[in-house]
Amino acid sequence: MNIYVGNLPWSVKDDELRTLFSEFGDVSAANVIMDKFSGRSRGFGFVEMPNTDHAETAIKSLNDKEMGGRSLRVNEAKPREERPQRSHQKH
DNA sequence: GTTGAGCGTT
Repeated sequence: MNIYVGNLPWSVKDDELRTLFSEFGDVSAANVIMDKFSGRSRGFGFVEMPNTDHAETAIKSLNDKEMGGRSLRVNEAKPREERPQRSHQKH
């Protein structure tokens, strides 16, 4: 299950997200989206959990949770398959 | 030494 996590502090890392969600279940992947141009954290990320039940539990538990003085925004993420995935673009 | 609404790179 893909989970969208927003309103994160700039100090958050991928490993921190994984640790946060791993408390409620198994985390197969955790990614904090960072700006490709500056390399800084965008303040939001994505967490993938194989167990939907644990995922929803983590969402309901971590959603609106205070972190670094801010409330986290946690919800089911939209599929990334919407974008045209290209194997390797020829020059 | 920065910023603040949001859905991403395989």
